[in-house]
Amino acid sequence: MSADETANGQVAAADDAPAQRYTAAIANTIERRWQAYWQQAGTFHAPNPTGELSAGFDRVAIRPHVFVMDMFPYPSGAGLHVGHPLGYIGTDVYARYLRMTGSNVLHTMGFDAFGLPAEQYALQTGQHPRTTTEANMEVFRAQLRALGLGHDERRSIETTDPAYYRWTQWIFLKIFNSWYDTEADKARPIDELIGELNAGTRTPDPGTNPYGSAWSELSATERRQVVDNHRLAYRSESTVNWAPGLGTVLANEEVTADGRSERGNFPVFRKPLAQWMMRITAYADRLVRDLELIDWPDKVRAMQRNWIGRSTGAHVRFQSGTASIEVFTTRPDTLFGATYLVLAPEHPLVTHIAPEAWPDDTPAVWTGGHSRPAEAISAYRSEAAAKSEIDRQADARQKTGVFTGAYATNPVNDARLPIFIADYVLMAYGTGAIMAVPGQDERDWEFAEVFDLPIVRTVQPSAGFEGRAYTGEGPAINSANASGLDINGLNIADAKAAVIAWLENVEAGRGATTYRLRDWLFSRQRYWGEPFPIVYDETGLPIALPERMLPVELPDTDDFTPTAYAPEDQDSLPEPPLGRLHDWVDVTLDLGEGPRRYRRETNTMPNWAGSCWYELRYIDPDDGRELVAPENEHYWMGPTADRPLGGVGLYVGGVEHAVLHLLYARFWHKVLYDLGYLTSSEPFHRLVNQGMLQLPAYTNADGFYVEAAEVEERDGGFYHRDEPVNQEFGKIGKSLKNVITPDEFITEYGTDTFRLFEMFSGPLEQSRPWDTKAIVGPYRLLQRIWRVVLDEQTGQPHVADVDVAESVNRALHRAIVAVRDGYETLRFNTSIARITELNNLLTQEYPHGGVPRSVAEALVLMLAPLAPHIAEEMWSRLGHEESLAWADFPVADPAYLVEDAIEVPVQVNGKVRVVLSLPADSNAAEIEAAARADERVTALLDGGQPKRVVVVPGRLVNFVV
RNA sequence: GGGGCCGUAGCCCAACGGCAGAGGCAACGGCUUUAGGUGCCGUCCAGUGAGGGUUCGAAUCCCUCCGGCCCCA
Repeated sequence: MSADETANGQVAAADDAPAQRYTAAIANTIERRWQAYWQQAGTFHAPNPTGELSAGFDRVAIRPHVFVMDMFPYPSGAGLHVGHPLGYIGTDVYARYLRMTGSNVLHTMGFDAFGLPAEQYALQTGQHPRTTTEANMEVFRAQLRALGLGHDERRSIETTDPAYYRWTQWIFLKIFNSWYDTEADKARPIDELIGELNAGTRTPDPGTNPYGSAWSELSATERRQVVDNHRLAYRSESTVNWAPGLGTVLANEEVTADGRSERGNFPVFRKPLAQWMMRITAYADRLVRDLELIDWPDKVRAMQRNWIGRSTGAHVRFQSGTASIEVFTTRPDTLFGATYLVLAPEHPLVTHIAPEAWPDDTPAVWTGGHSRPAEAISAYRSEAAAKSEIDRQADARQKTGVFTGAYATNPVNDARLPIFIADYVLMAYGTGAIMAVPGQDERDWEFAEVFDLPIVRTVQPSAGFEGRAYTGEGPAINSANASGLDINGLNIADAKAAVIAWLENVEAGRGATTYRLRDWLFSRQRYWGEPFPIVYDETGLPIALPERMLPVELPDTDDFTPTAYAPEDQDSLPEPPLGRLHDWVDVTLDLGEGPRRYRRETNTMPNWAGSCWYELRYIDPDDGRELVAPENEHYWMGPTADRPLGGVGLYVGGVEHAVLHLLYARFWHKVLYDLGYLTSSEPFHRLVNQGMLQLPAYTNADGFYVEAAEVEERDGGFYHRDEPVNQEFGKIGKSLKNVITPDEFITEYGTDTFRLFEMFSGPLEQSRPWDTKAIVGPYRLLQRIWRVVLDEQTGQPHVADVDVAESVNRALHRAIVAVRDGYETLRFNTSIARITELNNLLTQEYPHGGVPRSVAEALVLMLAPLAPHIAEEMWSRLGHEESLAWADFPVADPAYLVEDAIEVPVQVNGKVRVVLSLPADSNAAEIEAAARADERVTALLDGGQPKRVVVVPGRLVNFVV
């Protein structure tokens, strides 16, 4: 390849371009050279205060320090497309800028390589997941390196590396060996619980002791069970999402709203199975509360709040014969308006409460035409089971249901309330039962109309209200009983408190806070994940392996295929692939009682596990003794005045991780904080979501997408093999056939041009259409800067060691202020614009070279974070022997920022009429006097006195007449 | 149905209550060139999605509507 190749890779007519013009060929040459230099010199190594990576810390000890991070990628088989690097380049520009302004910057990158996507890809290609994952990581590493990212590569981690997942397992053990002390409002070691139970200073938490005897009377096995029921990681027989087509169970978060798997789009069935759970609900309150103290987009905080779904209200018990039905309501103040109950069709009490025959006074419309309650219930249940949850909610306008034949008693007024089953109540939500208050709830009103049920208003609607159910604020009415409860006239909040107090007093209910958030389903029946550091003895209860046995390595096998079933086969049961490795599963270990036989846990962890804590390992990747040395964690992540809960200084990634990854990571971080391993209580202080690039995609006359790469533009239209096609812009992906990789741009224009182009089209957070034709703009900019600094014929600097003209210095220092501001606020597009502006000025002032050296060097340094290779090359040719990565970023001299004279617009009634040139330091009186003295202004005022004069010194004058 | 974000020139975007334009793309013209391409110089272009309000003054703050995108149902 020669320098005569143009940016398009076409060979230009010989020798008409200068030998040292900045072309793709030159760019590629210097980029490879500088990338090699950085790696060999360890330019981006960030020293730690202590431990393995502490060499050179004394040189940076007095510097500020900041941790800048990207969401690490799955090394998928497809490699990077142009959308991925947007965030990676953004953090790199920011990190390089901070380094040049005097900070010790931790910036690195790793790989999230366990889990379903990697495994599905391996299955598709018929290879072992380790083989495909490692090959994919090699491709990613090469692509990332080609982007010129200033990573400390010593700190890179892979979640699939036993040296890494040893600590994932270690954290699991810590979580397993902890329980949540609700009084202390933190997690504590389980040994402390056992100690307090043995000492009699504590009794088991509610719901943890199914044996009906005191702790002291329980057998050893029973005690273990009670302790296990407290743990933050626990096994539970509960209803889970079983996807036969994937052969695994899934977390709620991995199931889409229409009841299919997010990965693979297979049907998901709800089924009771024994699984590992993480008690994230214990942290629900803190996860909501601490959102206030971290610097995240409001949108993401709102999404987390909604996901956690904290709601306050009361649990209320309704007696129905011998059965007690518990409902949750957020409106206990409306209890006098409850006129019926509704249970989910699957509610376990339904068959228990239903009588043999319909009561005598049962209206015909309640029976669904069936002669006995059992028939009606059975028919309605099979009808409901045939619908997915989404169908049930979509159909909820058409209220359906059937009477169970049973009645319950309203605790506040002893009213007799019929009990229905209806599919608008979901078993998975709350207690699976509601009290229906048609006067104050739309859905209940509709149901009451269909079944001709009574409606009682218990909140006075506002004047002029003509709707049906009234959900607004107002005084309570019709709400008093003979047993001391009278809330009439109270507002909703006071009425709620009064009802809750009364219910608690008569033991018919209690105030409660509920959450939409459920405990996190943590086990998967797949091969490609972290094994659990757990074995079972003859009791079938789990035993934690001691730390010295970590890591529990994933056994190698060719037989890793999950046992998948027909996607619709809901009677199938999960069978983990590890269960087939009998030599691995059945082991003899000495856990302190001499060698005994144990059976290993055969589930693996979900792919979220490795990404829940990787920021901590970046800090201390080689520490063999600790997860992270406390001194290092405190240095990089500890709380400061700006970051009251600590955490990474900047974390950039896609908004698609707003709930799952970010919630799980916060949860683990808080557990480790509670247990004293961390000084920060939040993992990520500042979060920024990078926008999505939308690339051109093309549809033909039949509406099908055609390969974007094969489309040509001519005669003002777009053609695919002579067929006219329509252009649109859409998310990058296989389905729109518009994938473009960074590699193509790098070959054709060079990395620096590509980096500039990615950063230039708009602010980092903003999604935008991305028209690749516009890349020539940044390409020309680099050519022009190159030409300002170097002679295109010789490649040598043609700057001059001369004094700088006042006007040029003013332009330079104004540019410094604006460029810095753009870098600091992540609005790199504005920094690029100001660099361009300055360079345009220089090409005009010095058309034949001879730019003052000080100005040229400042320009190069300002460009460096965005286009580091070309900047290093120019810096080097300007005679500097050291890399500019740690050079001082230009500082604006205030002397050049003040103007002697300023332009002051004079407005009349808000419209600019005249512009005056005045001394910059004029005060308000002087400005007004100058404006009044101007004859054009006098003419506009026409002799009259203005009603008002607004003078903003340095900005404008406005006469209001 | 609920919540959030965004509408500025043909296109991408600046303007952080004070003169609507920083920068780029495209288009057009000129120079360079046998020509195309590259490179260089220059020109053109909107009153801020619509309506109302607050203000001396609104792209910016508030309300309603329209359009687009995202999240939760």
